[in-house]
Amino acid sequence: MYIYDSVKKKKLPFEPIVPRKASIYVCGPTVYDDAHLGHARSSLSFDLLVRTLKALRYDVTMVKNFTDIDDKIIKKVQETGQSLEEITTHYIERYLEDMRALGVQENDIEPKATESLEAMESMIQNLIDKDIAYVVNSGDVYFDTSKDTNYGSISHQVGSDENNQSRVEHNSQKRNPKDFALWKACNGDDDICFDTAFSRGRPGWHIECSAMIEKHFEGSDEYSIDIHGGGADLLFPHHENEASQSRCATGHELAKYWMHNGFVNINGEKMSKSLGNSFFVKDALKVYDGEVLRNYLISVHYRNDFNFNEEDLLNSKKRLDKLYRVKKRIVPTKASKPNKKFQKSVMEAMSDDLNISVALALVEEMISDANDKLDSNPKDKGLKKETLANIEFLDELLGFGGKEPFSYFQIGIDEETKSKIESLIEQRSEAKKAKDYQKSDTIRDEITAMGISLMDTSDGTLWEKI
RNA sequence: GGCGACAUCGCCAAGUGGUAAGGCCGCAGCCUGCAAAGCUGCUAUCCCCAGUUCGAAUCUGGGUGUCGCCUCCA
Repeated sequence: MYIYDSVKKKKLPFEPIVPRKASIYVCGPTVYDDAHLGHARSSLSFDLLVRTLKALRYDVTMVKNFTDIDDKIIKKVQETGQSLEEITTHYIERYLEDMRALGVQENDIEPKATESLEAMESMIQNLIDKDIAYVVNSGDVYFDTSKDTNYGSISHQVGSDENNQSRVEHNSQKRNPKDFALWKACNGDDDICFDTAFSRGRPGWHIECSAMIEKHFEGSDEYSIDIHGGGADLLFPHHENEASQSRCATGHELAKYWMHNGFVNINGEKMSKSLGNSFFVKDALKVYDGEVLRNYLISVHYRNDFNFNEEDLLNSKKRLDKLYRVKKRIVPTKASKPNKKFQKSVMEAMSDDLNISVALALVEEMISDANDKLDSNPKDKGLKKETLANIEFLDELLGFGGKEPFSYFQIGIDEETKSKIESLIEQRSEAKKAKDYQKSDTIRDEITAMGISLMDTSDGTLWEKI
Protein backbone atom coordinates (compact mmCIF):
# COMPACT_ATOMS: atom_id res chain seq x y z
CA MET A 1 0.00 0.00 0.00
CA TYR A 2 1.23 3.44 -0.93
CA ILE A 3 -0.20 6.58 0.61
CA TYR A 4 0.34 10.19 -0.33
CA ASP A 5 1.35 11.99 2.83
CA SER A 6 0.17 15.58 2.59
CA VAL A 7 2.66 16.69 5.22
CA LYS A 8 5.73 15.17 3.57
CA LYS A 9 4.13 15.86 0.20
CA LYS A 10 5.01 12.58 -1.36
CA LYS A 11 3.75 9.11 -1.88
CA LEU A 12 5.13 6.75 0.74
CA PRO A 13 4.89 3.03 1.38
CA PHE A 14 2.46 2.39 4.22
CA GLU A 15 4.42 0.94 7.10
CA PRO A 16 2.18 0.94 10.15
CA ILE A 17 3.35 1.29 13.72
CA VAL A 18 2.27 -2.28 14.42
CA PRO A 19 2.69 -4.61 11.44
CA ARG A 20 -0.60 -5.60 9.77
CA LYS A 21 -2.56 -3.14 11.88
CA ALA A 22 -3.82 0.24 10.74
CA SER A 23 -5.01 2.89 13.17
CA ILE A 24 -6.92 5.71 11.52
CA TYR A 25 -8.55 8.83 12.88
CA VAL A 26 -10.62 11.08 10.65
CA CYS A 27 -12.09 14.44 11.63
CA GLY A 28 -15.86 14.13 11.53
CA PRO A 29 -18.59 16.73 11.25
CA THR A 30 -19.82 19.37 13.63
CA VAL A 31 -23.40 18.29 14.12
CA TYR A 32 -25.57 21.36 13.82
CA ASP A 33 -26.92 20.80 10.31
CA ASP A 34 -27.48 18.09 7.71
CA ALA A 35 -24.54 16.54 5.89
CA HIS A 36 -23.51 18.17 2.64
CA LEU A 37 -21.70 16.70 -0.35
CA GLY A 38 -18.35 17.67 1.14
CA HIS A 39 -19.01 15.47 4.16
CA ALA A 40 -20.03 12.72 1.79
CA ARG A 41 -16.87 13.01 -0.23
CA SER A 42 -14.67 12.92 2.84
CA SER A 43 -16.50 9.91 4.24
CA LEU A 44 -16.29 8.11 0.93
CA SER A 45 -12.58 8.85 0.51
CA PHE A 46 -11.75 7.27 3.83
CA ASP A 47 -14.30 4.53 3.30
CA LEU A 48 -12.30 3.51 0.24
CA LEU A 49 -9.12 3.65 2.28
CA VAL A 50 -10.57 1.40 4.98
CA ARG A 51 -12.03 -1.04 2.45
CA THR A 52 -8.74 -1.23 0.59
CA LEU A 53 -6.72 -1.80 3.75
CA LYS A 54 -9.17 -4.48 4.85
CA ALA A 55 -8.92 -6.16 1.46
CA LEU A 56 -5.16 -6.13 1.93
CA ARG A 57 -5.79 -7.97 5.20
CA TYR A 58 -4.90 -5.15 7.55
CA ASP A 59 -6.57 -5.12 10.91
CA VAL A 60 -8.13 -1.65 10.70
CA THR A 61 -9.34 0.51 13.55
CA MET A 62 -11.24 3.50 12.24
CA VAL A 63 -12.25 6.29 14.57
CA LYS A 64 -14.28 9.28 13.48
CA ASN A 65 -15.54 11.87 15.89
CA PHE A 66 -18.65 13.99 16.19
CA THR A 67 -18.09 17.54 17.34
CA ASP A 68 -21.18 18.00 19.46
CA ILE A 69 -20.20 21.08 21.45
CA ASP A 70 -19.36 24.24 19.58
CA ASP A 71 -20.42 27.86 18.98
CA LYS A 72 -22.69 27.04 16.08
CA ILE A 73 -24.50 24.33 17.99
CA ILE A 74 -24.96 26.61 20.97
CA LYS A 75 -26.34 29.26 18.66
CA LYS A 76 -28.82 26.72 17.37
CA VAL A 77 -29.79 25.81 20.94
CA GLN A 78 -30.46 29.46 21.68
CA GLU A 79 -32.43 29.92 18.47
CA THR A 80 -34.59 26.82 18.66
CA GLY A 81 -35.03 26.36 22.38
CA GLN A 82 -34.15 22.71 21.93
CA SER A 83 -31.54 21.15 24.15
CA LEU A 84 -28.01 20.60 22.95
CA GLU A 85 -28.55 16.87 23.13
CA GLU A 86 -31.76 16.98 21.13
CA ILE A 87 -30.04 18.89 18.35
CA THR A 88 -26.85 16.86 18.23
CA THR A 89 -28.62 13.51 18.53
CA HIS A 90 -30.87 14.48 15.64
CA TYR A 91 -28.04 15.52 13.34
CA ILE A 92 -25.84 12.58 14.27
CA GLU A 93 -28.69 10.26 13.32
CA ARG A 94 -29.27 12.19 10.10
CA TYR A 95 -25.57 12.07 9.27
CA LEU A 96 -25.31 8.33 9.83
CA GLU A 97 -28.45 7.77 7.81
CA ASP A 98 -27.07 9.70 4.84
CA MET A 99 -23.70 7.94 5.01
CA ARG A 100 -25.42 4.56 5.15
CA ALA A 101 -27.35 5.49 2.02
CA LEU A 102 -23.99 6.14 0.36
CA GLY A 103 -22.70 2.74 1.41
CA VAL A 104 -20.15 4.07 3.87
CA GLN A 105 -19.14 1.30 6.23
CA GLU A 106 -19.63 1.84 9.92
CA ASN A 107 -16.70 3.24 11.86
CA ASP A 108 -15.31 1.23 14.75
CA ILE A 109 -15.61 4.07 17.24
CA GLU A 110 -17.52 7.32 16.88
CA PRO A 111 -16.69 9.36 19.97
CA LYS A 112 -18.50 12.55 20.84
CA ALA A 113 -16.73 15.60 22.20
CA THR A 114 -19.13 15.81 25.13
CA GLU A 115 -18.16 12.29 26.11
CA SER A 116 -14.47 13.05 25.95
CA LEU A 117 -14.31 16.05 28.28
CA GLU A 118 -12.17 14.30 30.87
CA ALA A 119 -9.57 13.39 28.28
CA MET A 120 -9.53 16.97 27.08
CA GLU A 121 -9.29 18.40 30.56
CA SER A 122 -6.36 16.21 31.44
CA MET A 123 -4.52 17.07 28.26
CA ILE A 124 -5.07 20.78 28.80
CA GLN A 125 -3.97 20.46 32.42
CA ASN A 126 -0.88 18.62 31.26
CA LEU A 127 -0.06 21.52 28.92
CA ILE A 128 -0.72 24.11 31.64
CA ASP A 129 1.55 22.21 34.02
CA LYS A 130 4.29 22.30 31.43
CA ASP A 131 3.73 26.04 30.98
CA ILE A 132 2.92 25.46 27.34
CA ALA A 133 -0.67 26.49 27.85
CA TYR A 134 -1.70 29.55 29.86
CA VAL A 135 -4.89 30.74 31.48
CA VAL A 136 -5.82 34.37 30.89
CA ASN A 137 -8.02 36.64 33.04
CA SER A 138 -11.25 35.70 31.32
CA GLY A 139 -10.61 32.03 32.09
CA ASP A 140 -9.77 31.15 28.49
CA VAL A 141 -6.88 28.78 28.10
CA TYR A 142 -4.52 29.35 25.20
CA PHE A 143 -1.81 27.23 23.68
CA ASP A 144 1.51 29.04 23.41
CA THR A 145 2.68 28.23 19.90
CA SER A 146 6.11 29.73 20.56
CA LYS A 147 6.83 26.88 22.98
CA ASP A 148 6.71 24.35 20.16
CA THR A 149 9.75 24.65 17.93
CA ASN A 150 8.08 22.33 15.45
CA TYR A 151 4.99 24.45 15.12
CA GLY A 152 4.40 24.80 11.39
CA SER A 153 5.88 21.45 10.44
CA ILE A 154 2.49 20.08 9.41
CA SER A 155 1.13 22.80 7.14
CA HIS A 156 4.46 24.52 6.42
CA GLN A 157 2.57 27.73 6.92
CA VAL A 158 4.31 29.88 9.45
CA GLY A 159 5.57 33.18 8.19
CA SER A 160 6.97 35.90 10.36
CA ASP A 161 4.31 37.91 12.11
CA GLU A 162 5.31 41.10 10.32
CA ASN A 163 4.49 39.88 6.85
CA ASN A 164 1.63 37.76 8.00
CA GLN A 165 -1.43 39.79 7.16
CA SER A 166 -3.76 37.01 8.00
CA ARG A 167 -7.27 37.67 9.11
CA VAL A 168 -6.72 36.10 12.49
CA GLU A 169 -8.44 38.23 15.07
CA HIS A 170 -6.22 40.32 17.30
CA ASN A 171 -6.62 39.31 20.85
CA SER A 172 -4.47 41.19 23.31
CA GLN A 173 -4.72 38.39 25.82
CA LYS A 174 -2.76 36.07 23.58
CA ARG A 175 0.99 35.91 23.93
CA ASN A 176 1.45 35.28 20.20
CA PRO A 177 -0.91 35.92 17.31
CA LYS A 178 -0.88 32.24 16.34
CA ASP A 179 -1.86 31.04 19.80
CA PHE A 180 -5.20 29.30 19.84
CA ALA A 181 -7.85 28.52 22.43
CA LEU A 182 -7.74 25.16 24.14
CA TRP A 183 -10.60 26.10 26.39
CA LYS A 184 -13.14 28.90 26.19
CA ALA A 185 -14.48 30.34 29.41
CA CYS A 186 -18.19 30.43 30.01
CA ASN A 187 -19.83 33.30 28.23
CA GLY A 188 -23.04 34.28 30.00
CA ASP A 189 -25.95 32.40 31.45
CA ASP A 190 -27.27 30.88 28.25
CA ASP A 191 -23.89 29.43 27.35
CA ILE A 192 -23.28 25.71 27.77
CA CYS A 193 -20.41 25.06 30.12
CA PHE A 194 -18.55 22.42 32.01
CA ASP A 195 -16.50 22.69 35.18
CA THR A 196 -12.78 22.08 35.15
CA ALA A 197 -9.87 22.84 37.45
CA PHE A 198 -8.87 25.86 35.37
CA SER A 199 -12.26 27.40 34.58
CA ARG A 200 -15.90 26.80 33.83
CA GLY A 201 -16.28 26.70 30.08
CA ARG A 202 -16.08 24.50 27.04
CA PRO A 203 -13.41 23.08 24.77
CA GLY A 204 -11.79 24.87 21.87
CA TRP A 205 -12.12 23.21 18.52
CA HIS A 206 -8.76 21.49 18.17
CA ILE A 207 -8.34 19.82 21.52
CA GLU A 208 -11.04 17.18 21.11
CA CYS A 209 -9.27 15.33 18.32
CA SER A 210 -5.96 15.18 20.16
CA ALA A 211 -7.66 14.03 23.35
CA MET A 212 -9.79 11.40 21.63
CA ILE A 213 -6.81 9.99 19.81
CA GLU A 214 -4.97 9.51 23.08
CA LYS A 215 -8.08 8.03 24.63
CA HIS A 216 -8.88 5.51 21.93
CA PHE A 217 -5.50 4.44 20.54
CA GLU A 218 -2.51 2.87 22.18
CA GLY A 219 0.09 4.45 19.97
CA SER A 220 3.84 4.00 20.27
CA ASP A 221 6.87 5.97 21.40
CA GLU A 222 6.93 7.69 18.04
CA TYR A 223 3.35 8.14 16.94
CA SER A 224 -0.12 8.04 18.39
CA ILE A 225 -1.75 6.71 15.22
CA ASP A 226 -0.87 5.62 11.70
CA ILE A 227 -3.12 7.82 9.61
CA HIS A 228 -4.87 11.06 10.37
CA GLY A 229 -7.36 12.23 7.79
CA GLY A 230 -9.75 15.01 6.98
CA GLY A 231 -10.69 17.60 4.43
CA ALA A 232 -7.99 19.71 2.81
CA ASP A 233 -9.30 22.79 4.58
CA LEU A 234 -8.39 21.25 7.92
CA LEU A 235 -4.67 21.14 7.22
CA PHE A 236 -4.30 24.63 8.59
CA PRO A 237 -4.94 25.63 11.24
CA HIS A 238 -6.82 22.63 12.63
CA HIS A 239 -4.31 19.86 12.03
CA GLU A 240 -1.33 22.07 12.66
CA ASN A 241 -2.74 22.91 16.07
CA GLU A 242 -3.78 19.37 16.83
CA ALA A 243 -0.35 18.08 15.97
CA SER A 244 1.33 20.77 18.02
CA GLN A 245 -0.69 20.28 21.19
CA SER A 246 -0.34 16.50 20.93
CA ARG A 247 3.39 16.76 20.35
CA CYS A 248 3.77 18.93 23.43
CA ALA A 249 1.47 16.81 25.56
CA THR A 250 2.76 13.37 24.59
CA GLY A 251 6.33 14.00 23.51
CA HIS A 252 5.84 12.33 20.16
CA GLU A 253 4.23 13.01 16.82
CA LEU A 254 0.49 12.61 16.41
CA ALA A 255 0.30 10.67 13.16
CA LYS A 256 2.71 8.88 10.89
CA TYR A 257 0.75 9.72 7.76
CA TRP A 258 -1.61 12.58 6.98
CA MET A 259 -4.24 12.31 4.30
CA HIS A 260 -6.44 15.14 3.06
CA ASN A 261 -9.30 14.87 0.64
CA GLY A 262 -10.08 17.57 -1.91
CA PHE A 263 -13.14 19.77 -2.00
CA VAL A 264 -16.44 19.47 -3.69
CA ASN A 265 -16.96 22.46 -5.95
CA ILE A 266 -20.22 23.66 -7.36
CA ASN A 267 -19.79 25.53 -10.63
CA GLY A 268 -16.06 25.75 -10.07
CA GLU A 269 -16.34 27.30 -6.62
CA LYS A 270 -15.73 25.68 -3.30
CA MET A 271 -18.96 24.64 -1.73
CA SER A 272 -19.25 26.30 1.63
CA LYS A 273 -21.67 27.59 4.16
CA SER A 274 -20.54 31.17 3.75
CA LEU A 275 -20.97 31.12 -0.03
CA GLY A 276 -24.45 29.74 0.40
CA ASN A 277 -23.97 27.06 -2.24
CA SER A 278 -24.10 24.04 0.01
CA PHE A 279 -25.68 20.94 -1.43
CA PHE A 280 -27.15 18.58 1.13
CA VAL A 281 -26.77 14.84 0.72
CA LYS A 282 -30.43 14.36 1.61
CA ASP A 283 -31.48 16.59 -1.29
CA ALA A 284 -29.27 14.72 -3.73
CA LEU A 285 -30.71 11.46 -2.43
CA LYS A 286 -34.22 12.63 -3.27
CA VAL A 287 -33.23 12.65 -6.94
CA TYR A 288 -30.57 9.96 -7.19
CA ASP A 289 -30.12 6.58 -5.65
CA GLY A 290 -27.42 6.39 -2.99
CA GLU A 291 -25.39 3.90 -4.97
CA VAL A 292 -25.45 6.14 -8.04
CA LEU A 293 -24.35 9.08 -5.96
CA ARG A 294 -21.63 7.03 -4.31
CA ASN A 295 -20.34 5.77 -7.61
CA TYR A 296 -20.19 9.33 -8.87
CA LEU A 297 -18.51 10.82 -5.82
CA ILE A 298 -15.76 8.19 -5.71
CA SER A 299 -15.04 8.43 -9.44
CA VAL A 300 -12.51 11.22 -9.04
CA HIS A 301 -9.28 10.65 -7.12
CA TYR A 302 -9.76 11.73 -3.51
CA ARG A 303 -7.05 14.38 -3.56
CA ASN A 304 -8.41 16.23 -6.57
CA ASP A 305 -11.08 18.84 -6.37
CA PHE A 306 -14.43 17.44 -7.34
CA ASN A 307 -16.62 19.48 -9.62
CA PHE A 308 -20.16 18.42 -8.91
CA ASN A 309 -22.57 18.68 -11.81
CA GLU A 310 -25.49 16.72 -13.08
CA GLU A 311 -24.03 15.95 -16.49
CA ASP A 312 -21.06 14.16 -14.98
CA LEU A 313 -23.30 12.39 -12.52
CA LEU A 314 -25.38 10.98 -15.36
CA ASN A 315 -22.20 10.01 -17.15
CA SER A 316 -21.04 7.99 -14.17
CA LYS A 317 -24.52 6.50 -13.80
CA LYS A 318 -24.14 5.12 -17.32
CA ARG A 319 -21.01 3.32 -16.22
CA LEU A 320 -22.85 1.78 -13.30
CA ASP A 321 -25.74 0.85 -15.63
CA LYS A 322 -23.31 -1.12 -17.76
CA LEU A 323 -22.16 -3.10 -14.76
CA TYR A 324 -25.73 -3.97 -13.86
CA ARG A 325 -26.57 -4.86 -17.47
CA VAL A 326 -23.85 -7.44 -17.56
CA LYS A 327 -25.06 -8.64 -14.18
CA LYS A 328 -28.53 -9.10 -15.68
CA ARG A 329 -26.98 -11.38 -18.26
CA ILE A 330 -25.36 -13.66 -15.67
CA VAL A 331 -28.00 -14.06 -12.97
CA PRO A 332 -29.31 -16.31 -11.63
CA THR A 333 -26.03 -18.03 -11.01
CA LYS A 334 -23.72 -18.78 -8.14
CA ALA A 335 -20.46 -16.93 -7.81
CA SER A 336 -17.24 -18.88 -7.99
CA LYS A 337 -13.90 -17.15 -7.49
CA PRO A 338 -13.03 -13.78 -8.98
CA ASN A 339 -10.63 -13.70 -11.87
CA LYS A 340 -7.17 -13.65 -10.31
CA LYS A 341 -5.67 -11.24 -12.77
CA PHE A 342 -8.59 -8.86 -12.51
CA GLN A 343 -8.60 -8.95 -8.74
CA LYS A 344 -4.86 -8.46 -8.57
CA SER A 345 -4.76 -5.50 -10.92
CA VAL A 346 -7.68 -3.76 -9.21
CA MET A 347 -5.96 -4.23 -5.87
CA GLU A 348 -2.76 -2.86 -7.30
CA ALA A 349 -4.56 0.24 -8.52
CA MET A 350 -6.26 0.84 -5.18
CA SER A 351 -3.03 0.14 -3.33
CA ASP A 352 -1.45 3.00 -5.21
CA ASP A 353 -2.86 5.79 -3.07
CA LEU A 354 -6.40 4.72 -4.02
CA ASN A 355 -6.06 5.13 -7.76
CA ILE A 356 -9.75 4.76 -8.47
CA SER A 357 -9.49 5.84 -12.12
CA VAL A 358 -7.29 2.93 -13.00
CA ALA A 359 -9.51 0.61 -10.97
CA LEU A 360 -12.60 1.79 -12.82
CA ALA A 361 -10.87 1.40 -16.17
CA LEU A 362 -10.20 -2.22 -15.21
CA VAL A 363 -13.85 -2.62 -14.34
CA GLU A 364 -14.81 -1.36 -17.80
CA GLU A 365 -12.42 -3.83 -19.32
CA MET A 366 -13.88 -6.67 -17.27
CA ILE A 367 -17.44 -5.74 -18.28
CA SER A 368 -16.53 -5.42 -21.92
CA ASP A 369 -14.73 -8.73 -21.90
CA ALA A 370 -17.64 -10.52 -20.23
CA ASN A 371 -20.15 -9.06 -22.70
CA ASP A 372 -17.98 -10.03 -25.61
CA LYS A 373 -17.69 -13.62 -24.42
CA LEU A 374 -21.38 -13.84 -23.56
CA ASP A 375 -22.22 -12.64 -27.07
CA SER A 376 -20.41 -15.60 -28.57
CA ASN A 377 -21.27 -18.09 -25.86
CA PRO A 378 -24.37 -17.01 -23.88
CA LYS A 379 -24.45 -20.15 -21.78
CA ASP A 380 -20.89 -20.15 -20.53
CA LYS A 381 -21.50 -21.18 -16.92
CA GLY A 382 -17.91 -20.80 -15.80
CA LEU A 383 -17.74 -17.30 -17.18
CA LYS A 384 -20.99 -16.34 -15.51
CA LYS A 385 -19.85 -17.62 -12.14
CA GLU A 386 -16.53 -15.85 -12.43
CA THR A 387 -18.10 -12.60 -13.60
CA LEU A 388 -20.51 -12.63 -10.69
CA ALA A 389 -17.60 -13.24 -8.35
CA ASN A 390 -15.78 -10.30 -9.93
CA ILE A 391 -18.77 -8.08 -9.25
CA GLU A 392 -19.08 -9.31 -5.68
CA PHE A 393 -15.41 -8.52 -5.21
CA LEU A 394 -16.06 -4.99 -6.49
CA ASP A 395 -19.02 -4.57 -4.19
CA GLU A 396 -16.83 -5.46 -1.23
CA LEU A 397 -13.93 -3.24 -2.26
CA LEU A 398 -15.58 -0.26 -3.90
CA GLY A 399 -19.11 -0.53 -2.59
CA PHE A 400 -21.19 -0.78 -5.72
CA GLY A 401 -22.74 -3.49 -7.86
CA GLY A 402 -24.31 -5.39 -4.99
CA LYS A 403 -27.96 -4.91 -5.90
CA GLU A 404 -30.22 -7.35 -7.68
CA PRO A 405 -29.80 -6.15 -11.28
CA PHE A 406 -33.41 -6.12 -12.39
CA SER A 407 -34.54 -4.10 -9.44
CA TYR A 408 -31.62 -1.70 -9.93
CA PHE A 409 -33.23 -0.58 -13.18
CA GLN A 410 -36.60 -0.22 -11.53
CA ILE A 411 -35.68 2.05 -8.63
CA GLY A 412 -38.35 4.64 -8.10
CA ILE A 413 -41.04 2.88 -10.15
CA ASP A 414 -44.16 2.06 -8.15
CA GLU A 415 -46.06 -1.22 -8.43
CA GLU A 416 -48.94 0.29 -10.34
CA THR A 417 -46.64 1.70 -13.03
CA LYS A 418 -44.77 -1.59 -13.13
CA SER A 419 -47.87 -3.62 -13.91
CA LYS A 420 -48.90 -1.06 -16.53
CA ILE A 421 -45.51 -1.42 -18.18
CA GLU A 422 -45.73 -5.19 -18.05
CA SER A 423 -49.15 -5.17 -19.62
CA LEU A 424 -48.07 -2.80 -22.40
CA ILE A 425 -45.08 -5.02 -23.09
CA GLU A 426 -47.44 -7.99 -23.31
CA GLN A 427 -49.61 -6.17 -25.84
CA ARG A 428 -46.56 -5.16 -27.82
CA SER A 429 -45.29 -8.74 -27.92
CA GLU A 430 -48.58 -9.89 -29.36
CA ALA A 431 -48.51 -7.15 -31.98
CA LYS A 432 -44.97 -8.19 -32.84
CA LYS A 433 -45.99 -11.81 -33.12
CA ALA A 434 -48.70 -10.74 -35.53
CA LYS A 435 -46.06 -8.69 -37.38
CA ASP A 436 -48.09 -5.56 -36.74
CA TYR A 437 -44.97 -3.45 -36.34
CA GLN A 438 -46.81 -0.18 -36.57
CA LYS A 439 -48.78 -1.07 -33.48
CA SER A 440 -45.79 -2.45 -31.61
CA ASP A 441 -43.83 0.74 -32.31
CA THR A 442 -46.73 2.86 -31.13
CA ILE A 443 -46.79 0.94 -27.87
CA ARG A 444 -43.04 1.33 -27.52
CA ASP A 445 -43.38 5.07 -28.02
CA GLU A 446 -45.95 5.12 -25.28
CA ILE A 447 -43.62 3.24 -22.95
CA THR A 448 -40.70 5.50 -23.89
CA ALA A 449 -42.84 8.48 -22.98
CA MET A 450 -43.11 6.97 -19.50
CA GLY A 451 -39.32 7.14 -19.23
CA ILE A 452 -38.81 3.45 -19.89
CA SER A 453 -36.47 1.88 -22.40
CA LEU A 454 -37.19 -1.55 -23.92
CA MET A 455 -34.78 -4.24 -25.00
CA ASP A 456 -35.85 -7.22 -27.04
CA THR A 457 -33.68 -10.17 -26.13
CA SER A 458 -33.79 -13.89 -26.64
CA ASP A 459 -35.20 -14.09 -23.12
CA GLY A 460 -38.06 -11.79 -23.98
CA THR A 461 -38.48 -8.05 -23.68
CA LEU A 462 -36.65 -6.39 -20.81
CA TRP A 463 -37.23 -2.87 -19.61
CA GLU A 464 -35.21 -0.24 -17.78
CA LYS A 465 -35.95 3.10 -16.28
CA ILE A 466 -34.04 5.61 -18.38
C1' G B 1 0.62 40.17 2.08
C1' G B 2 2.21 34.86 3.31
C1' C B 3 1.59 29.61 1.87
C1' G B 4 -0.05 25.89 -1.53
C1' A B 5 -2.50 23.00 -5.50
C1' C B 6 -3.73 22.35 -10.37
C1' A B 7 -3.53 23.12 -16.10
C1' U B 8 -3.85 16.08 -20.66
C1' C B 9 -9.16 14.78 -26.77
C1' G B 10 -15.94 18.54 -27.14
C1' C B 11 -16.81 16.78 -21.66
C1' C B 12 -15.11 13.64 -17.20
C1' A B 13 -10.38 11.46 -16.14
C1' A B 14 -5.47 8.10 -15.56
C1' G B 15 -0.44 8.59 -16.50
C1' U B 16 5.62 11.07 -12.02
C1' G B 17 11.80 9.95 -17.68
C1' G B 18 10.92 5.80 -22.73
C1' U B 19 7.54 7.41 -26.90
C1' A B 20 -0.61 9.40 -24.59
C1' A B 21 -5.51 4.09 -19.87
C1' G B 22 -10.70 4.25 -19.38
C1' G B 23 -15.69 6.47 -19.67
C1' C B 24 -19.36 9.97 -21.96
C1' C B 25 -20.45 12.26 -26.60
C1' G B 26 -19.74 11.70 -32.09
C1' C B 27 -18.94 8.79 -36.75
C1' A B 28 -18.84 3.89 -39.42
C1' G B 29 -20.06 -1.29 -39.17
C1' C B 30 -22.13 -6.15 -37.06
C1' C B 31 -26.66 -7.64 -34.69
C1' U B 32 -32.21 -6.20 -34.86
C1' G B 33 -38.71 -6.10 -38.41
C1' C B 34 -37.03 -1.15 -36.62
C1' A B 35 -34.86 0.08 -32.10
C1' A B 36 -32.39 -0.52 -27.42
C1' A B 37 -28.53 -3.22 -25.34
C1' G B 38 -23.99 -5.59 -26.66
C1' C B 39 -19.71 -6.10 -29.88
C1' U B 40 -15.90 -4.13 -33.60
C1' G B 41 -13.32 0.05 -35.71
C1' C B 42 -12.14 5.51 -35.88
C1' U B 43 -11.06 10.43 -33.04
C1' A B 44 -5.40 14.18 -28.61
C1' U B 45 1.35 14.81 -28.25
C1' C B 46 -0.36 16.71 -23.12
C1' C B 47 -1.36 25.91 -21.31
C1' C B 48 3.14 28.92 -23.35
C1' C B 49 8.62 29.73 -23.58
C1' A B 50 13.53 28.14 -22.42
C1' G B 51 16.63 24.29 -20.39
C1' U B 52 18.46 19.17 -18.60
C1' U B 53 18.47 14.31 -21.24
C1' C B 54 19.85 9.62 -26.31
C1' G B 55 14.72 10.41 -24.89
C1' A B 56 9.83 14.67 -21.01
C1' A B 57 2.87 15.19 -20.47
C1' U B 58 6.24 13.51 -16.72
C1' C B 59 12.63 16.88 -14.20
C1' U B 60 14.53 22.41 -13.81
C1' G B 61 13.74 27.79 -14.59
C1' G B 62 10.48 31.66 -16.32
C1' G B 63 5.59 33.06 -17.87
C1' U B 64 0.03 32.74 -18.25
C1' G B 65 -4.47 30.95 -16.23
C1' U B 66 -7.76 28.60 -12.59
C1' C B 67 -8.64 27.20 -7.65
C1' G B 68 -7.66 26.76 -2.43
C1' C B 69 -5.63 27.72 2.80
C1' C B 70 -4.28 31.85 6.22
C1' U B 71 -12.04 33.16 9.43
C1' C B 72 -16.53 28.34 10.84
C1' C B 73 -15.81 24.65 7.27
C1' A B 74 -15.05 17.87 4.85
